Amino acid sequence: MLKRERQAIILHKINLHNKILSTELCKEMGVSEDTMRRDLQELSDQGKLIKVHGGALSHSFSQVNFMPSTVYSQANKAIIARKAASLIKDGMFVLTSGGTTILELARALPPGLKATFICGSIPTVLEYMKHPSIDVVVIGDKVSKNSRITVGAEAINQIRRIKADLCFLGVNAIDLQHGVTDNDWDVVMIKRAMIEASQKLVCLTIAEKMNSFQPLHICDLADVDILVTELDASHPSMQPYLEAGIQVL
Amino acid sequence: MLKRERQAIILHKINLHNKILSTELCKEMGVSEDTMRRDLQELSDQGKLIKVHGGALSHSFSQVNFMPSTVYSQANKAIIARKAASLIKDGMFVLTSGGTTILELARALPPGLKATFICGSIPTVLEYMKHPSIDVVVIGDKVSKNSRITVGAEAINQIRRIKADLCFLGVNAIDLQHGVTDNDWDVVMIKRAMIEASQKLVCLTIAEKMNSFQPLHICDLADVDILVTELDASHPSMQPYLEAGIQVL
DNA sequence: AAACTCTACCCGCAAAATCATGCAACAGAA
DNA sequence: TTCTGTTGCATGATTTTGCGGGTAGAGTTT
Repeated sequence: MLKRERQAIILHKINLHNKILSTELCKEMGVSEDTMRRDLQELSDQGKLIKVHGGALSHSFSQVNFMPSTVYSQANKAIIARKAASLIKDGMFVLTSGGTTILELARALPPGLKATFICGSIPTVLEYMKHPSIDVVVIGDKVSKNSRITVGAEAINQIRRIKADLCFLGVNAIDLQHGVTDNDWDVVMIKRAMIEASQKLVCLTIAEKMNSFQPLHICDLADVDILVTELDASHPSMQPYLEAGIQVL
Repeated sequence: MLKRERQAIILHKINLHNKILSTELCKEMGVSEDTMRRDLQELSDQGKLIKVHGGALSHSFSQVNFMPSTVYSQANKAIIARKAASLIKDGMFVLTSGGTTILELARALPPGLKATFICGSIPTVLEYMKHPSIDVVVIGDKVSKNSRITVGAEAINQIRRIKADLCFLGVNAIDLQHGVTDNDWDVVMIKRAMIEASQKLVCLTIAEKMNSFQPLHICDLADVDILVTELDASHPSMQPYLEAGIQVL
């Protein structure tokens, strides 16, 4: 295995898990501990990670004081992301919205995946770009500073010209009566266009947001094909959604 | 086996596997290691792949090394950015390319500025978004992992529909004979479209890149309205450009 | 708290692989 | 022919890697 390749893999792992143990790494890559230590030392010198006794930490992990962007309920969102990532197969075209849950999805993509992701969220695009083998397509238009996604007629036009296999939406509110709802007009328009442009709709949300609703309607429950939360499909609160014909992951 | 043929095969393999070992390659193709090294070196110079000790990596793979904290010649780029920022007035529409120099420009914008920035570079858009009062428009299309800007026909179409006041290009090479040149086909097409779509062209470059050229032509020197480097207009090396009718900042 | 153990760390070394360079041979085109 | 571009080889330099020996840290036991 090439040195640079190893270091790239290390960085990918660091970005994914926020920490790594050198012992695990050298087993995994089949090199001596010295080599691994040297790799970590080099990456640390370059400021790409922070070396500690026995392994290394992600830079963002220790800078948590500077970046107040502590994602709410991140552990749950990581679970959701892993489950959702398993739906994506090689060669697929995937439309995704923005939001912290989708951002976790972008981090959880398996390294070998070869798919095309289409997205209007700038932070998410940036995360996709860290992946070694996927293609990224940006939806262009004016950026909404509120939600940090591109919004407007041009964006919707671009989405309309797409026919994707999957659409992943991070949803802010979903309930049996109102379906999927949100509170930002521009974002709702974009999400509706994305649903129209995809064959299957996958909704991602933490369980806390279930059974709540907001003023603007995105789509009915019947339009949702798959629902992904941190809970198991057997959990009682998922029962009504299963009965509504939705696949629960 | 022909040289071109070999290199085409190498590129194909790189795109397929994201990495190759030089030893494997020269066995497979029946050439000496020197020849293989030279091939890889050439492809690396063309930016088609990244050569590392023992083989080569796909550009996307090694790109995991995201956002290098060490920008080459950053101090000079900050000087350039300050000078360039003074050209932008309230209400203007500004097209910008990507690159680290433009990124510095995005950081150097005065806080009160009210203008609209149109851009296809993801890191730069992110930087623009930190500004309190400017509007940001993203040019959408497939993301080139090489340059981290959106490239392609769709992007060029979107640019064509714009008529901006200013166009800021970070240029990689400029000289008296060849004008502005670069080495990435997709990027060149985007930059040409941007120049067409703007009333004034401002080129930003560190002095080190002046009086050099690359294979692909972007525009003639006569098309450049303003040239910004870290040097003063009175510096002797700027003299030829002044004589060519370019305003030097 | 002191002693002990275990792991991880640092340092220098040497072997192997890989690289850069200059040079000569060779083939094809003008 | 003459020129240009390509290839292989020899040489010495550089990089990478694993190993041994000594040291430092962290946790545990006494």
